[in-house]
Amino acid sequence: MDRILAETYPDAATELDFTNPFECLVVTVVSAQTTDRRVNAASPALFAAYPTPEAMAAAPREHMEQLLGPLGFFRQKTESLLKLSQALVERFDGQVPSRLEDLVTLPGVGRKTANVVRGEAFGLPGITVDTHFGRLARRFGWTEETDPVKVEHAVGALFPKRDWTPLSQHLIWHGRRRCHAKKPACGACPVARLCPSYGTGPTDPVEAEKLVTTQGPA
DNA sequence: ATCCCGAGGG
DNA sequence: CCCTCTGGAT
Repeated sequence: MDRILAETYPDAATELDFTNPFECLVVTVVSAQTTDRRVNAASPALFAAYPTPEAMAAAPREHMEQLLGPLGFFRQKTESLLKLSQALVERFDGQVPSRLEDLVTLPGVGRKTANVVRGEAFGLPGITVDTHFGRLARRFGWTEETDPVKVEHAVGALFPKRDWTPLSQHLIWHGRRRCHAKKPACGACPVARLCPSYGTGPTDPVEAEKLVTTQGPA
């Protein structure tokens, strides 16, 4: 299953732009309910003004809200980034921690964000159970759990650690491109013959192909 | 209308 | 468990 998805999506990785763990953390926090393209449009100005946790911790709230305005949830995201960078400075010597237990103590950082940072910024194994991963894990019959932590544990038991990060990337890409929540493109799915949920969406190839998105939605 | 790789609070 | 926070794209 994962092998086929890996061949289908050889470039699977986050499409968020960043150059270091701090930037990775920031863009991931800010990307909630927002397309990657919007985040990438806003992040250069953000990092030009506030390149480090020290700088961001001292940022005027007004300016941050202005920079994050187009991303949605801008007040909460501003609050998160302010508190988050303060916490990095005060508790982690200005360095982004790589341990999951540490990452989730940061304001605005939940388990999903923590695992993204581990996988994308540090190259450490992490199962990123976002909305796509959970939906696909259930459609594939790997688990029936809906609680992300339970899904994470169930899937973690099925795959070796070295597969966790790529598996997450493949599932998320597949979820964004074909295996959509509403109308999955079953007729254009590379793992259709292995999928117990085949038929959830249109199986006609022509009809299904219309539903395939080439990059992240929008 | 519905969706975007959520997190925190009640 | 539910609710809220938010704007842009399709």
